[in-house]
Order: sequence, then structure tokens, then C-alpha cells
Amino acid sequence: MSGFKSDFLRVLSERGFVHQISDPEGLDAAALKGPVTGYIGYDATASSLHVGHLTQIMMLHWMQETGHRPIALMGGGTTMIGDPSFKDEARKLLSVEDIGRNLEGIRGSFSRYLDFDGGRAEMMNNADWLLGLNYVEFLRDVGRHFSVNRMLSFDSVKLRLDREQSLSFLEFNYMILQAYDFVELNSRRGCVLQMGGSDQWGNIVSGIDLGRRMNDVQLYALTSPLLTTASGAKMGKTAAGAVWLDAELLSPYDFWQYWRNTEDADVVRFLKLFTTLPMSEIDRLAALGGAEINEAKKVLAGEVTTLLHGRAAAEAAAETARKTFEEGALAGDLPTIEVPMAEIDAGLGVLSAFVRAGLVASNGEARRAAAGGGLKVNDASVTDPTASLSRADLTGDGVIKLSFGRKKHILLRAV
RNA sequence: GGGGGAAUGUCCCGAGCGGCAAAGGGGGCGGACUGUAAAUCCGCUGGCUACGCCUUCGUAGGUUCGAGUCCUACUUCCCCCA
Repeated sequence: MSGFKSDFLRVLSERGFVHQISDPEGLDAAALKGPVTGYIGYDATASSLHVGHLTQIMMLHWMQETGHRPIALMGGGTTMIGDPSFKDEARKLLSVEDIGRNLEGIRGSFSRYLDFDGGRAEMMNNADWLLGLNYVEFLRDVGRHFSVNRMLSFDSVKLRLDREQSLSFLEFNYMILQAYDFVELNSRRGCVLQMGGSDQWGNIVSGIDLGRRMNDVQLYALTSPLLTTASGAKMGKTAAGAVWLDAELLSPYDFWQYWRNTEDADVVRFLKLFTTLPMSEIDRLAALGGAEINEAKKVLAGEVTTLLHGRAAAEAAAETARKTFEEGALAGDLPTIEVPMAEIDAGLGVLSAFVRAGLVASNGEARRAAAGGGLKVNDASVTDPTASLSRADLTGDGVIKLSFGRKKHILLRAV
């Protein structure tokens, strides 16, 4: 698997980013000869990227680190269509306004990982060339190179066809547009590599074929493995939803916690993929066993959070976690909600306080959680569901600590 | 075009003689054990102003004291024949 001569492929390979490469020797040689331009596309299906995208972002990061030129391609055009790959049903079409808003949200995340100064990296948007296409012209220039027979044979649409779920003509075109993007980037920027998750293989290879047919150029594909945790769950999902990169949607503290709670079996793999620590350091951490592996998890959480939110935010998160979990003390910068003092004086029910804090979804859930011993007010279990909070529950700092389970804590601040 | 079957708790799979808030899994959450891990064991897994009330079984009607369960039409999917 290794034996690559270029820094670029050697690093990606030893850190576990490589699933498939279309022409490993050819790409290795190209990367050895000089700077290679490569891209990854991101569709604007949500207002923020999440942990599932992080692998792809790190690949662009390493590309730049090893002396090449990454392009982050915003899918302002392709998001209008929606990628049907491996989806069992069509996704709802997003409005133009939503797409625009989502793109804005996504853009910000990249600056933490890529240095855009002096054209060392670039952000582009396929809306710039896709939206103005002339239909008939496009069909004659590009469409004629695609075989429907072949497109129907791809694994990515197999699920849909097997279930005889409708695959609309709109979605069917996604692959063609993505292939066209690749060729367009090749013409515009000399881009010869497209990377992506393993589910993108078919789409990427279509672009390679199209490049050869239209312009007789040699393009390359590199995909990363689909990430799951050691126990088989998809990466980046928690009870609360996706693990967002945008601090507005997921606080740095919660982001840090997500990594801190990594399963033992995943720690080394994640250190390689999601941090920039040198391999020697990772090897050292990998040697930790038993309870000591918690140190490795803290390093993991610290490094990943630092990359995304900065050193200060990472240290604050680590400190809050230390106080909360290791000292059992009340850390002042836990997530906080504000409640008017008048409501507390009026006797705010414990159950509704937990609902207000967003720790549980309903009074009923709060009631059940209390019955199961899962609710705590200032570290004391709630046994009476009809109890109310009062001024007397306020700690010295004027807050009440609400805990659901051992890991979720919210401060209720009276104002 | 003809014939047969199926849609269940808005996470998924899946049982369901006309009395059902609806079996059982998975997943998730909580508890115990640990190391803020995994594995294991236990509990919970419609809503509410809560010994009662309200809303749920593809959609819309109907029969019935009462329907997820029976009838009709429609929608979507699966299988067989042409």
C-alpha cells in the first residue's frame, strides 16, 4: 500500500486517508515532479459542514502542507440538483435562497484549515460555470460522451434501481455535472486530481473519462474510506444531531467533548486522520494502555478543537471539562441558559426547567428520566417530579446546575 | 393490460381473533460496573394542565357501541402472467 515516493501520497497513505486511487503510480509520479492541483467538492445541503466532512478537509490540508495546490469547490450549482449517490430516495430540492445561505455558512470553516494567501489554495463555486450552460449545446458537447447503460450500472444508483424507487432525470444528471466540474477545473486551473469519500468514486471516475474524451487529458481520482466508529456507527452523529463545525451550531465545548468520548479502538485512527501531530507523537500516544488512553483522548480532543476553533477555545473546553469531570466542581463556562428571576420566585417546575435547558425534549421525558435517576439539580438527584426550583437553589454564583446523565450539564442563570 | 401481496409507533426492522397507546428486535437515552471507553447487566423509549384527557397504524370515506384489524376508492411499492 505504501511505497509512495511523493510526500503527498506517503502522508495521506500512512495517515489512513486512502481508500482507492485511480492510477497510483501515475499520480505519485505527478506529485513528485511538481505541485499538483486537486479539488474536493462540497454541496451546500446544510448551513454548516459537520465532522463527516472533516476527512475531506484534512486531505486538502495535507495537500497544501506537502506543497500542492488545493481547491475547495463550493457546489452552488450542483446543489440545485442533489447527489443521488447511494441515497435510497430523492432529497427535497433546496431553494436558491437556502443554497446561498448554506454556502455562506460553509465558507468560513475552510479558512481554519487552508491558507488562501497568494493563491496557495483557492475557493471556487461551480455555479459560476454551471448555471449559465446552454442545454442543447451542453448535451452535444458533453452529454454525448456519457453512456446511459454505463451510468445505470454504477453501484451508486443500484440501491435506487433495485428498490424501483424513482430516480428522476434531474438527479440522474448530477453525475454528469460533477464530471463536467472536474474537466472545467482542469481547463481553468490545470486541476488533475479530484478527491472525495468512497461514495464519490463513480462520480469522480466519470470525470476522468470525460476529461480523456473531451480534451485527451490524464486526470486522477483519490477516495478516502467511509468513516465509521469501531462499533460500526456512522461518524458525526450524536443524540443531539450532527457534530457541526460551525461554533454557532455546536459549541467548542461540546465539540471537544465529542472527541474526548472517542471509543478506545478509534483513538489512534482518529489522531492520524484529524490531527496534524507527527506520526512519531501518535505512535507514542498509541502505546498508552488502560486508563492512560484517556490522556491520548484529551490530546485528540485538544488538537482537533484547536485546528477548528483555535488554541484558546480548546484550552477553555479542556479546563471546563477538567473542573466538571475531574473535580466535580461547578465550572462557570458550561453552556448556560437565562431565566428571569421572577419565574424562579414563582416556582419553576424542575421538569420544565430541564425542558427549557434543552436537556430533554418533553415533560414526559423529564419525568421518566427523573424516575430512572437521570436528573440532577446541583449534583443532587431529583426524586420528586413535582418539585420546583426556588431562590434557595441558586449557588453562590447565582446559577443552578442542571445535569442529565453524567455528561450533559447546563447552567441556569437567574436574571 | 390481467392477477396476487404490502404500507404499523415521523429513527429503522417488524408482530398485531374488531376493545390497542398497540408484541418483539435494532438503534437511542438513563442507571449499575469502569477510565467521561468498550463489553455486560437493569430501566426507559407518543403528548398533556396526568389515577384522567388528547393524538397515533399510507390517504379519503363507510360499516360498527367500538377499527391498525372489516368494506369502498385513491396513492406508492413488491411478486406473477401477458
